[in-house]
Amino acid sequence: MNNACSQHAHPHRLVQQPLTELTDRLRASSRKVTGQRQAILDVLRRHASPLTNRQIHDALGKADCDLATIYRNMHTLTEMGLVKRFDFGDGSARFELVTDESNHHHHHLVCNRCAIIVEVEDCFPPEYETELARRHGFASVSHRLEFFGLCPRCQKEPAAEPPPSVNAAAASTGTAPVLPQQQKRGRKPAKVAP
Amino acid sequence: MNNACSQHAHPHRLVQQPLTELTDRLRASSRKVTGQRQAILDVLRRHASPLTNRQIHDALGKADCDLATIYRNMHTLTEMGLVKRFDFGDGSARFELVTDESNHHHHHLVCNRCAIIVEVEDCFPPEYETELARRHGFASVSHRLEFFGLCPRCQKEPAAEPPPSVNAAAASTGTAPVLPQQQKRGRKPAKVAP
DNA sequence: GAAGTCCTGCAATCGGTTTGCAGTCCCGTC
DNA sequence: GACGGGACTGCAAACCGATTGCAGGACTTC
Repeated sequence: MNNACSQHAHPHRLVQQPLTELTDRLRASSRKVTGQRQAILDVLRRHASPLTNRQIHDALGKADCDLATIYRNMHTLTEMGLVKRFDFGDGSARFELVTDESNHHHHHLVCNRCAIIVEVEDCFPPEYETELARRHGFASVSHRLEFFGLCPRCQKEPAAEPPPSVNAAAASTGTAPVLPQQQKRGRKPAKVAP
Repeated sequence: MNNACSQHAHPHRLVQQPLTELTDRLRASSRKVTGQRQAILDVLRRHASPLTNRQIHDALGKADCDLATIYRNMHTLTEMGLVKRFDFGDGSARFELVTDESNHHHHHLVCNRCAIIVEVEDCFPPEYETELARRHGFASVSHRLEFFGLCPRCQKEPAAEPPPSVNAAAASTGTAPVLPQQQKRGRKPAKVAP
């Protein structure tokens, strides 16, 4: 989904937080500043929209860092609050660097075809959530909200072969669209008789 | 996650659509009304809040229907519009029967600990989505919105050992909470030396 | 520079989901 | 009521994202 998307101009604002500040925050938590961690943070710093673990892995050049290490680090960084986790319902978690500018509450508008991601500032008023919590007796209420649609570029293109997509399809919580599934899974071609 | 939740009174309204109507809709689409399909629809009809494939499988008594068949059927039923798919971000899809009453736009409020699910009627005004689409040039914009929090019962219980949970945690899209992960995965206990 | 701790790479493994294949069942037709 | 074709099912093998035990390696602190 990254390739199709990389053609577009990036609507997300660029995140340019000094790497040293990030590593300082690591050290302050008695975490070690390893090469892999710096590389991961650097990738996130250069990409303003959320990336999957695999995308980070690819961006690193595959040889530089084991996928398991990325998974572990994203977990750690999320816990530390350096990174924010998002879920577009396609089965892969996505991560975005938390910076001074990006630390505010925001959501995403995702193209169902090319998976381009636009950051969305607006949200319903917080009183609504408070009222919801009160009405049902719930505490610590938060929400997940993402928008899905067809971006301007994809609207112009023929609806033929569907390009790699974020496949918000699989998600379809609330009123999300239900689109075809991603890559093939399951068994290999055939079973050879003895 | 189901057991912990089953103790609670069910806040979802009961869905009591005649099974014949559902099977008629199947036949109308030149689909066959198999025993398995009827059983699945019956389970969904008796449970008003969204169920995972595994929960449906368990509710059927395991012997009655293969898990793969349930997956296939949920796909078919979703495509046919008999069933609606939801995603609470814990890695399992959930399905709810689409009935005359439940066909309206709605969302869910999910307890992060016991996974009880409360149906939420309200949503932001549709003009907001239209305006969002216009502003970014997107078409066919829809959204996924789910709320997470701590239900009244769980607020009273000691915060000790976390019971089986929907783990909305793993989700944390937008501003959702980031909680501990679910069951253990990965390698088995140990590797025996030769 | 040494020691302790944290981290990484590797590979196994898990849960959720999909699918090829062959046998079975449903349903329209005669 | 029997028949036949197509839809469906069960089984088992994968696939995918994600997690983790283990042993060796890299950071930090002293």
